[in-house]
Amino acid sequence: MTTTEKRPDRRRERTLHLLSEALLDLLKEQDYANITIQDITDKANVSRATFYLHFRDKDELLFSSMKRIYDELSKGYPAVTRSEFTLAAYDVHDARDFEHVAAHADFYRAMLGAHGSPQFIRMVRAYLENLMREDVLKPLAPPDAHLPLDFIAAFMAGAEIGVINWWLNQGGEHSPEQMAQMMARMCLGGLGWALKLPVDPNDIPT
Amino acid sequence: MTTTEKRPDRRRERTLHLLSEALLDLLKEQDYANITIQDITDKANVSRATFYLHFRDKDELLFSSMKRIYDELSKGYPAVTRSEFTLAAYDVHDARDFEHVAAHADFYRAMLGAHGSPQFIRMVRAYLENLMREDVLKPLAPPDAHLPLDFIAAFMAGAEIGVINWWLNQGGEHSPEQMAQMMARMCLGGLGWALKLPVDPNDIPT
Amino acid sequence: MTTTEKRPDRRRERTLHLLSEALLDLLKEQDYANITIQDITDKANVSRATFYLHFRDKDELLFSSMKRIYDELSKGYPAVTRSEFTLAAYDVHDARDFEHVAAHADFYRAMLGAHGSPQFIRMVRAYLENLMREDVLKPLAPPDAHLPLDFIAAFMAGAEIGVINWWLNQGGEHSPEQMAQMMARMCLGGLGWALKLPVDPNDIPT
Amino acid sequence: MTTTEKRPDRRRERTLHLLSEALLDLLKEQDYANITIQDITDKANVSRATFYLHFRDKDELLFSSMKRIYDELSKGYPAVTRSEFTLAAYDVHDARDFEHVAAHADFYRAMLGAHGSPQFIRMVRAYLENLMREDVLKPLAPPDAHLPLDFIAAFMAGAEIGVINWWLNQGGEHSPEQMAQMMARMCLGGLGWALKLPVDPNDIPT
DNA sequence: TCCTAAGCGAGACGGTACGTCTTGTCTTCCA
DNA sequence: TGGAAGACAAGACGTACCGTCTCGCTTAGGA
Repeated sequence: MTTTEKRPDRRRERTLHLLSEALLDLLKEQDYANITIQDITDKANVSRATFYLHFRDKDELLFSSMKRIYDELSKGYPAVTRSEFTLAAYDVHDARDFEHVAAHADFYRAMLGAHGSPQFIRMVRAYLENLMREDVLKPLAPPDAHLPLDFIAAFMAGAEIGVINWWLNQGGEHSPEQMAQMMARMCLGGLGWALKLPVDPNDIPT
Repeated sequence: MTTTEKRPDRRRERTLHLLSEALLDLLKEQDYANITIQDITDKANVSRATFYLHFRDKDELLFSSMKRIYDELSKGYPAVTRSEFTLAAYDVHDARDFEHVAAHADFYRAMLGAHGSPQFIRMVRAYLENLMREDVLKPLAPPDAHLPLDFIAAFMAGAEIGVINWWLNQGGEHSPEQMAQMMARMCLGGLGWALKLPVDPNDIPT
Repeated sequence: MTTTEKRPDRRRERTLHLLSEALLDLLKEQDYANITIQDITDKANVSRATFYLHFRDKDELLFSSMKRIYDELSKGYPAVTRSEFTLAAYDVHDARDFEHVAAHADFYRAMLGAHGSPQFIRMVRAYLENLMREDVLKPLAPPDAHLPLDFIAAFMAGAEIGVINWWLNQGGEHSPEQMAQMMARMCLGGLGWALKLPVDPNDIPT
Repeated sequence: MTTTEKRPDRRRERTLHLLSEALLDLLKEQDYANITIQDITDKANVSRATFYLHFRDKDELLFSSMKRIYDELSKGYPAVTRSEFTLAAYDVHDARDFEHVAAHADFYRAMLGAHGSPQFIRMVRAYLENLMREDVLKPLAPPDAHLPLDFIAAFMAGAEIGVINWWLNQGGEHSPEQMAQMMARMCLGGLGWALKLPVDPNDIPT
């Protein structure tokens, strides 16, 4: 077993990385829609032709750039069990998401805003729906849930995006943990009912 | 004193109307982002220069086109009172929204999709948030609500958009009424708690 | 009868003229093949897009630029008759061509040289062949000429181009008149024989 | 002292040959100007980098490819003497050129056509002029020729190119021998006069 | 037989020009 | 005066070649 399975071509990796960084950098300063490919390649010190060597368009670079972040983010979500369905558990899970958003606030503000990318919104939505469906709903749901799991996932993903949007365009008075808690409390009732979960009465806060 | 204070100039009105119609027509066929101003003026049998005589850009025409629709939609929402906060009432309100979406399914699919308009999404979001805040939350909320009304509005608006999105890209198995009911059931618990509403125990469906 | 048959659109004419001039100017400085469309539009103070509004490519501009010059040049060739076929007459005709070339020496040197345009050479060749065939050979030739008229035209056009080429890349020791005379003397014999013309014995110089 | 001064490296020779062949092959199908270096290396099954290892550009490959052909062609022209200046002798010489062109008709059509190479035309012209000057004019010309030898060479070379051009773009009704004869008859008079040659009266055909 | 320098394949890269597409502004003329 | 027609500047787009380069593999020919 040799270590030389593939040669990764350092130059290529370097270029991809430079482009990725350039895009993310630019997003801190301006809206996604207004960024030209020339802007990106200028910032990355790369020829425009080189860009097209690796990506079909801006979106493809964006998605490629996001992929690793998301892989890393979603990795490490421990599965939940029905018995664990408590506010406390929910809080922990969701706080991770909000922390991620907070860490890339400029980026998300640019992408979700009025000059952002509908493609990106779609992607985030799909990501969140999938996460919810696979990691939360499927493990928890009884066979005879009150609502279609896809519906619930869409509801939750939408709500989360809505809430993130609000959070980003607001002073930043709330911590990720607070946001997660607020989310959890808004969801708990509906989720519990839809999935026929035995909601701990103590869990309903006063 | 003559009656001719303004002359409305029929030609002008006619042109505006033609452009409006052309855009809405085109949206049934293709994504918003891919529609050019030339497309619109071609369809409207109008010179491109004329377009710029009336609108700064595509978005301005879009918003102008949407305005009347939304005015008509939002008009007629009767206010709600705390005592009325029941699933039944909720269902009725929301069903109107879903019916509206169903009536313009092509349009919404185009606008909210991967090649839609972020501006439009933002507008819809703002519209829904405002509706929720002004017509539902403010009348219902006690002074010491558990959560900020803006947060709740963002949550609800986001969830609704998420759900609409799912609904549009899915066979259409559910009627507007069903959608409204499903929404209501997902929201009821959280909303009741947040606003400290005396949720009728009979209202919690089994 | 009104004067307003068409409106020529002064702007358009002006732009075409600017582009034409720019190209001819640039040809004095550099080879045709090395001139980019950007070079032309820069020199003409015109947007590159405007260029493509009027011409498909560089060649089309070139030909359009040349057309008027050639129209003017070929106009005014009086027809020749068999009885007039003398060196003197030939000299006069051809001297006009050489004068034209001398007047645009830079241009022709650039176009016919190693970095010139094969398309252009072809055009000049076709022009000369046509001129020879229509204005000289057809009027003069008997029905039973010794050689195909097209062959003779090709021979003459080629010889003229060859001679011009030599002339342009040589000190310029010869006047247009001298060139025309030298050409005439090289051609007279063959032409006379091919067309069965009664060559005046006095016309054969010593 | 060994005989191994250089090692020829068969691989190198093979590559050069492949490239040469590829170019000539391609020229049978399309115009020179439209052939890219990638086309050539693809056809030769050679990497593009390898091309640049051996040639600066397309023209260099072309000229290198042509060289052997021309060496072989020009070799074997026996010198002519004044007494030999007859149509018969002329015919023989020139027929060789026309046969060569006929053997490579596709090639010459591509190179001399509207999308050919001006460089190549220049080369052919220079080749023909030189041939004429050195092998025909210098041996034959008296010290007091009526016209400059360079002029005559340019005239003859141009005429030949013109005639070849016509021949290539015409049905191919004439054999190389016929072409040579027609050329000879067009040239004989002028050449004889210019060089003060005693043209055999019997030689003037009827 | 080994070894070593070359030829070579693969392909990333910078660079330049291309021709196309929109956008928004403008001018001219017509109804 | 509103609109039609369309020229124009501006500038991004995606494509096509070019010539250079780096990295390894392979292979011929000298040791």
